[in-house]
Amino acid sequence: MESSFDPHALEQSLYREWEQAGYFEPTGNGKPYCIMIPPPNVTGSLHMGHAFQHTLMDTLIRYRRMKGDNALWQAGTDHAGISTQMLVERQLNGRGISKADIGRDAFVEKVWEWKAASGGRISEQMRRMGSSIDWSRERFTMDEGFSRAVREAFVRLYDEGLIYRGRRLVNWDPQLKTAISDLEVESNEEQGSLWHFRYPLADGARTAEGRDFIVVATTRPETMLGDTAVAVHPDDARYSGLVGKRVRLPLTDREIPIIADTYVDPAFGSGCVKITPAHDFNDYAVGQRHDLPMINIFTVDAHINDAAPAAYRGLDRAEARKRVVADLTSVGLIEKIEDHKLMVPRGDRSDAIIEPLLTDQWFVAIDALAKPAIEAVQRGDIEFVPKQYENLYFAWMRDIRDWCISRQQWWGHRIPAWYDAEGTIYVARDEAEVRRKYNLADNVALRAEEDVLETWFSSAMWTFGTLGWPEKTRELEMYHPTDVLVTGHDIIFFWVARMIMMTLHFMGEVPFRKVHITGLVRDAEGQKMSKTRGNGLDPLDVVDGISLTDLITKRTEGLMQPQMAKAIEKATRRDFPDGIPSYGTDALRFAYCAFASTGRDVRFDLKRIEGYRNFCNKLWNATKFVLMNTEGANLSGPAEETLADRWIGSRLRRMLNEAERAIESYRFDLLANVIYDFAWHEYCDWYLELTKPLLWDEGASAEVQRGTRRSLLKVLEMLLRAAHPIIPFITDALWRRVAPLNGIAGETIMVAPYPEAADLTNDPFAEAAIEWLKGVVLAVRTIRGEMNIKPGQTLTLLLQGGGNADRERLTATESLLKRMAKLERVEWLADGDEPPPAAMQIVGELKLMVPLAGLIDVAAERARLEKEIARRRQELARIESKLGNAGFVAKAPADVVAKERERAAEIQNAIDTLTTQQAALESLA
RNA sequence: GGGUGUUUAGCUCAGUUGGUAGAGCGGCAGCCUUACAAGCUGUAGGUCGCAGGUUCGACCCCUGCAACACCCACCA
Repeated sequence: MESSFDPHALEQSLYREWEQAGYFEPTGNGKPYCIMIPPPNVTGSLHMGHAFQHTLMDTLIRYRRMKGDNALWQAGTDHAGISTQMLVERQLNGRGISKADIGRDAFVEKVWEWKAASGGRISEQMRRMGSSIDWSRERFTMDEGFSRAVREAFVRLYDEGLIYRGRRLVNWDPQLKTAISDLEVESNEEQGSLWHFRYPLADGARTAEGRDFIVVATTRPETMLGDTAVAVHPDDARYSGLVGKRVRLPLTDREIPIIADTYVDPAFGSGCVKITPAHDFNDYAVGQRHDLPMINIFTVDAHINDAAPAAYRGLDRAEARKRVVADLTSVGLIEKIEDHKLMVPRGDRSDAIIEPLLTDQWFVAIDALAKPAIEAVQRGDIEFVPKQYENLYFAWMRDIRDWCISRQQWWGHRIPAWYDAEGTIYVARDEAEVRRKYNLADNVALRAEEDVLETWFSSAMWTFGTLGWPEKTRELEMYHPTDVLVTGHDIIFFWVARMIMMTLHFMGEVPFRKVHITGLVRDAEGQKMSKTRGNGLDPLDVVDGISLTDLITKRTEGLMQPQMAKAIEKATRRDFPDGIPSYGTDALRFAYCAFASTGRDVRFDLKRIEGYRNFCNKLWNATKFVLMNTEGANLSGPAEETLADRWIGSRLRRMLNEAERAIESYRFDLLANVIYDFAWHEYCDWYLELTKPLLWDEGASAEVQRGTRRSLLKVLEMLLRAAHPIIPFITDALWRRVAPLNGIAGETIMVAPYPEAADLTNDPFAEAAIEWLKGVVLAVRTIRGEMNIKPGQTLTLLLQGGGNADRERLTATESLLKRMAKLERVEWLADGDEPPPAAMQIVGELKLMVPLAGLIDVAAERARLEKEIARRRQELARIESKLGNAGFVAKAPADVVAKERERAAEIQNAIDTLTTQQAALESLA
């Protein structure tokens, strides 16, 4: 066996083997268990967040599979309408082709071509992470089967009156020229101005102060061209005389009314608000209340249209703003201009400023869907882990508004609607069905709807649409509802909530029983990883390693803001001066699990990956040790179990119980910790060391040696199985060597059963005895360490005091103890015996002494004792003050009080002993 | 303007019904001890954000405050 493990040598071949053997497919036996991967965008590549979540899902799936469940882990990709269209469009543009040139059908064909060529990348990356996905069931949201389900859902909702088409003010992206939903708008504070305009009063009206104009303030000067009223608060005495009067709207030849509406805050600005119902959501509501005309002044790409005065037509909104301000200035109608911070809405894909625009769109009437979705979580049919995310969900669901599902795009599920010459809407699965359903003659000309559905409409159907719905398939019956959804909190609204609504509506059951919300993966400084910041890490670069030069190139190429490249390069050189070494998939996966503590984001720290890589190496070497000591040995025949064997079995039993509790409660961090701690600090640090004396002792009985060898193998084999869900590669590679020696047959650990605590014996005696042994060994090591005694130097250990238990334990462990602490002699002094000058440690009631005999520096030992005494005095003082508190003695439970008294006595005893010892040393010096 | 989360060792984080504060990394000292220097041994380091309260007893429960992070929201 190689002296350290090389992940690359084993990972890819193992994965291929697993996949080819069909181990990822459900066995067909056992209780169904199902996880659906949140489908990543087909345009995407695997990022930290995916790798993190997939690791957790894979851990769950592998665990369930080993537990004997009929486990299905299904994956696929999302057609990601806007992103994909943008990507392919950019590629075409790069070749001098515009999508308008080639037309819709040819463009869509190009997207499919792109998908065939490049869409499988992320799936390959998922394989590298070891994800045991049933690839035979991989789905794409534009697949024919899934598309049929999407059309079916749309038609049913329409027929039930839950989808409608209407002219509404929607968030419009003028760059992409499509509507987007509320959620796709990101508002951020930006610096702007507040312009104060004078609007002249018509018909000789005057304000209370006698002025012939009123002042309105706006952050959007250009929209004044579409104003259809000025509003004041009904109780605002300053303007009460003006309500019902009119103003002459500057730059236009229109007069608009002054209206009263409680929407106006009299304390803000002048207390007068210009109302532009076609370009502002609040103004839209005001306009509806007052039956105002709505003048849309923008084209779909946010240029001024023909509804505005001729002078402004054709200008884009920024130019129009300048022109309006300039023109108002020249006629003296600017009161003032102030700096003003405002929230600017931008499209999450295009980053363009979003324009509220009146357009015809398709909507889902959401209330009827939202109510059962809220109730399902309230009832506990779906549980969020951590629980607090339920509040976030409820808050959003309670204020939810009708969902705009149409997009003016080419790539996506085409809305199954048709129009006749009069514009009447017909909805059905296809045109032939439309004619049947609505009794339309063949000669009635029908025009198909151009719009597509927003991507989240289809992904909301992911759990049931991929299992065959609307057919009642066997898979749907077996695996739905799925067991758990693992995802980030960033898509609770986009996806989780909508899945719950759609699934309840169409299936009458929840899509999943649990939602495990993970934190977001951030960089080591806690910053969000992003392309623009250039602080992202590719999980596969952590797996395979990457040179500094390649990492810089990767981070700086194709930047939206190329001027950032220098700063990114500098930071990269600072953070990764030597690039990133290769850590292997298992180390990364183990780290992800260890990072996954509840409800908090993850700071991705390479030092921790390194730690877990070292852990993998530790496992490797432990296995090497076990194999060296068992391969070729005669393992069959009568065997005897030692105390150490019993101890490690009992400890393993405890570990398995804790591991099970951890994974069942989605505490992957605790799972990783108990495995790490057991493997390293119990199995390697102590058990392997405890076996050495026996294995190397020529005089040890064959039965004892055989028992030890079997125990070494048995515990290691079970440990590997316990760890397999987290670190699948190394555990399988090692298991294949270890299992046969255990008499266990099998191709791979993947299909071996998960180890059961119940198969091991709880052994309190062995645990206590070995704990005692550890205490004594540690005490001797402390003396060695602090007295600077050479590690190789053998010592004499004198014992004094203690009880029957101590004597019993010494008898049980003496030979082990001698070997572990490098003792040539252990001698028990009678209570009255005067010990020679010695360094002392106290373990419980027991005095441990290493005679000085020229080895030990008396002054150093005195100083050490002083420290020991001081520490104990401090603790004693605390306990005594507690015991001196009448309230404590009277009110605390009797066992707590008794325990404190016991401890006080023990500490006092230790102090006495140490003080006596110190005095003895004093006299020596 | 509402809401949520976080605040524990130099750093990153655990701390499961209130009863002796833990780990990893890093630091320091010593070790090539026949699995492992990606290692071994020892060791230092914390008034648990601040101020109150409840309690015999608070990292833990309650109130207030502060800082940081995130989410939602129509203030022109």
